[in-house]
Amino acid sequence: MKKISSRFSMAVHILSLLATGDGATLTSERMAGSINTNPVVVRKIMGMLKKAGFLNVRAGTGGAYLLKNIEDISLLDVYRAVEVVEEHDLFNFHDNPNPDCPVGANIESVFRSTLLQAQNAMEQVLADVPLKQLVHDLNEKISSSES
Amino acid sequence: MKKISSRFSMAVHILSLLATGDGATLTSERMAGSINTNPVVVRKIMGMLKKAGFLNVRAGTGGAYLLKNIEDISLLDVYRAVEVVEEHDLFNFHDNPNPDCPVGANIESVFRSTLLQAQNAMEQVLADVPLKQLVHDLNEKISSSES
DNA sequence: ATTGTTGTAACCATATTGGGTACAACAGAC
DNA sequence: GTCTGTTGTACCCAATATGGTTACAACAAT
Repeated sequence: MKKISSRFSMAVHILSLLATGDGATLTSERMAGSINTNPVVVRKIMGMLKKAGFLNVRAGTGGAYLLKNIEDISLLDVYRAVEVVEEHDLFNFHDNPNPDCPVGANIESVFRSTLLQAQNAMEQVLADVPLKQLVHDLNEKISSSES
Repeated sequence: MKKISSRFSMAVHILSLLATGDGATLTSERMAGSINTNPVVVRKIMGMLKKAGFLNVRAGTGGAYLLKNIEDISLLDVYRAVEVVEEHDLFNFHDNPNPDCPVGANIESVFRSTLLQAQNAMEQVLADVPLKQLVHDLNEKISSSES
């Protein structure tokens, strides 16, 4: 099946770069180098993150910087900013089951509540992890792998 | 983004039909009528459910019947039978982040564990709902809407 | 033998994805 | 004011997955 777009992981990657970066200007070019993709892809994703109010991009001169504290951004926030998942639409439900069949007429409402629970459980895990924690773990890993 | 295939909801629909059906033979044609899709789509999905050991289909003569008790089939079982989701691959991770960049080199291992938790939380909800419960709710809804 | 059904293969239109080119708008350096 | 490097978009692309559809051989029961 199709998976959840890697835009999400790329967005987290971008934000992590900004959070761990020294002052050096991080252009879309440089970020693309770390992510291993095209600069335009980075710019597109940054556009979404900008719209969400997480960062700002210096037009013309280049470079991006965070607007919010990384403890105030959860992974769910990033997920939401970057995915075009309508609030309760992780699962596709088949269209127009036959209303003249008892099962067809009622299965959707019965099944949907379970699907919602499943989706919510997933999102709750993301909501519980602030970017700060991920960056912390990342830094730990980085220093341990440097030594 | 892409959603989880409606094959899943169709599969649940099929199994619900078998569970609630009177003895009448349920051909792919009839099921397709309830689901509102093409008989071939139903047959394809039934093929997967058959492979998973949930049901059997009478070749030639037609019709399908359950092989397992509906309390022994969880929604996760159905999900697994019908989706081609590799065990821990709900989320796509961008390929080959740059190993020469500290962030690029380490973000995957750090981020993946969270993604796994999120996916597991979702699947756990599905695992906790046996088909029997869904069919029970369905029957309740049906009789209440009949009155 | 006839009939109705299943299991597959083949094909299609559609949508989404990540990637890529091109270029105008822009801001700073000089 | 000009030059330079960057961003923001608008397009376009190939690859992939989806659900649907046609077609037909295999099959089981009458």
